[in-house]
Amino acid sequence: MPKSDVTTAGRAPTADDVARLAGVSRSAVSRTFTVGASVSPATRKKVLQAADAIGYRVNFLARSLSQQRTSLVGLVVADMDNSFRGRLVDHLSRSLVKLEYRPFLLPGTRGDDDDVRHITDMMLHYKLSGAIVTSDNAPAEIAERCAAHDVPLVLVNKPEAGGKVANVTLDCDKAGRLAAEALRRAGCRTVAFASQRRPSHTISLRKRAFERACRDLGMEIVEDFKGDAQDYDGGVEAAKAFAGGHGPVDGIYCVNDYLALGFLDYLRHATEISVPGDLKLVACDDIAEAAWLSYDLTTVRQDSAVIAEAAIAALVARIENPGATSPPTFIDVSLVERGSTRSTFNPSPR
Amino acid sequence: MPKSDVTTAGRAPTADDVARLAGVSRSAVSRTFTVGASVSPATRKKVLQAADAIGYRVNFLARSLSQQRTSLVGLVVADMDNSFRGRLVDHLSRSLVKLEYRPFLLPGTRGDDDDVRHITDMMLHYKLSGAIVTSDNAPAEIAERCAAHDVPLVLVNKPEAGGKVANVTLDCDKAGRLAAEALRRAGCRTVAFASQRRPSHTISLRKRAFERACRDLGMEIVEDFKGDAQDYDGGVEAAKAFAGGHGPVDGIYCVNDYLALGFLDYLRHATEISVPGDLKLVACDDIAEAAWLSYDLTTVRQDSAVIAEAAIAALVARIENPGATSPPTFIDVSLVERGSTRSTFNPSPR
DNA sequence: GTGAAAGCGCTAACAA
DNA sequence: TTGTTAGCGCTTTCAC
Repeated sequence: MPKSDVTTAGRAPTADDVARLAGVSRSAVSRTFTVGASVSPATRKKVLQAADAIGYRVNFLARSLSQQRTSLVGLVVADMDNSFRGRLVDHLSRSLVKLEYRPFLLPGTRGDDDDVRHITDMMLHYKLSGAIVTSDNAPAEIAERCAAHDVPLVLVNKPEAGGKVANVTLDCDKAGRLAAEALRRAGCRTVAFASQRRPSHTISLRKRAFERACRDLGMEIVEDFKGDAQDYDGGVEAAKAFAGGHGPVDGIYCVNDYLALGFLDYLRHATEISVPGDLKLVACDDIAEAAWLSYDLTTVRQDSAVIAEAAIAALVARIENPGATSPPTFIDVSLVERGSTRSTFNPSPR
Repeated sequence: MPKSDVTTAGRAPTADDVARLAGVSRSAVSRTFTVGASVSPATRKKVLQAADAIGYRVNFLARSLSQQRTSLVGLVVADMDNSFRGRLVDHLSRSLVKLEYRPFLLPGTRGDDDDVRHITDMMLHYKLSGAIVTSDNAPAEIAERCAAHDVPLVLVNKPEAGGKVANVTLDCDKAGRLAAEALRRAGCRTVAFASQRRPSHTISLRKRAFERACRDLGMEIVEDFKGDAQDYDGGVEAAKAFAGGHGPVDGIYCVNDYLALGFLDYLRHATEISVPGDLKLVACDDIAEAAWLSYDLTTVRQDSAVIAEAAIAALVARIENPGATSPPTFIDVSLVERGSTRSTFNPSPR
């Protein structure tokens, strides 16, 4: 028996097909699939049955064109193999979907001008509703161009750009204070900082907050050991510099976990310096690896789920109220105390 | 001085605005921005100038609607904090962009039926050109539904689905052989396998290949130690089972690096069993952590850049030639020999 | 509540 | 090479 006299051979079924099969008008079909539109239960039922029969799905591209707005949200992201960023993108994309937004990936590649141009061009070509920048080392020009074209933008952990775009960053001050307090509690008197060589606004904020807290607690802060980048290899490099010669440092704050893990590994495998025996160490982020048995790293935790929620809230606010200038959102942090700041009786067990 | 008599107050400039400003027809504008269309240099120049003056960008949504095809490619992905997957998504998205495709994120959440339905619905709603599934534990129904709706699909490292969709998987046989050979070279005679409890086609393929290679090399394979999932915690669990009691095993093949790292850590921190002293260990993937000083893990490397290229090649082939049934692509693997299979004179140094 | 008709921004077939 | 015209699939006034 023929299922219907409406055939959609080849092409995907359209609202027209549904309308014909259901014996109603195109508008009735449209209204059935529009939340809050007024359709009689009878019409609605006919439409839904017909739609189901031929497998109709609203064409969101056409809808966007007609409504003059998309639900596409750009995710500007680089270094996705960084597990912290991976988790953040995971949360962002899932939360966006929950709000009926669609995550549109805008991979940052080299970070140069062409790249920025390409990313912002895509935002305009696809009429994105907004975008979220997830890497602190993304070029600042993105913010300017988005502001110039009225594309709502949120920067995560990249607080330098002015009030033209929204900002979501962790509470640097509290992070620095928690780190300093943890070191102080572990008995430290003379502490240091470890980060990357390339200057970054984020890093200097974190450092300054730490320094302030150290002073308040009566600790002396002596040096900034640096690696090339703020990753594992950078940590190894920073540890080399540390081992190469330093004053009587007994505590260190690493700008992030990856760097801390490299730092820890170098000390353990290439020097006699013991953590926490000779040196207490605290980092920032709390990636999964920090809790691994070999590391057991004390760290200031920033919850990527919370960050994601805040970033999306800020973005939605900007989308719904384009004029408003939003104040920066600060994400609360907490200390996760583990072995690397443990007090110890024999200073160098190994 | 007035820049032009064409105003685009509020709304984004359209081809019509450009046409009016340049004094040509809409088609001329369209052709100027269409590769391979015929426009005279003079017209082209006028159009480009006008477009530049008002900041025109082609509306890709409208173009897609008109051309009846999008350049959107879905990336079905879960567990992005897994650094191997992160790197893969990174490569995929960048390579797609290079080919003028746009990565559209389809986050897999819970993996249930609703999820599958939602993901495949989005493919249809947005008329995606195709999609790539990057997680081996994605539900198989995705493949069926895509096949039913003629959405070109490529599965990465998930070889179970039949010929309806394209497959890109690492060369399991070679991986198993390389692992077995490495263990044999390191002096092993009695070996084991470590994986997760939940059955998976991928895992049984890897295991079977390993078993075959072991037999060929005259090694006995005795057991399969299992954790809950194939991640760090699963490795810890598997190592517990291993330490809890086993025959004279002197070599083990872990289904992936994360599991191996957990396995290694548990042995090191909770037992007297030394790697590589008492037990040689080889894994699969070669994530960044495998090279870290604390692990120095021998592993079978699968290059995510190569996988990404192959997946995209397979997808493009399917997009351009929808009828054809593509044979599975096997990705070559190589052994990265590090400390966990090192021969050692004193079997239990620590 | 319902249908007719106009329009979202673009491309493409056609005629000039 | 150019401009005219007719869609692409949908939403949304506007009468009824």
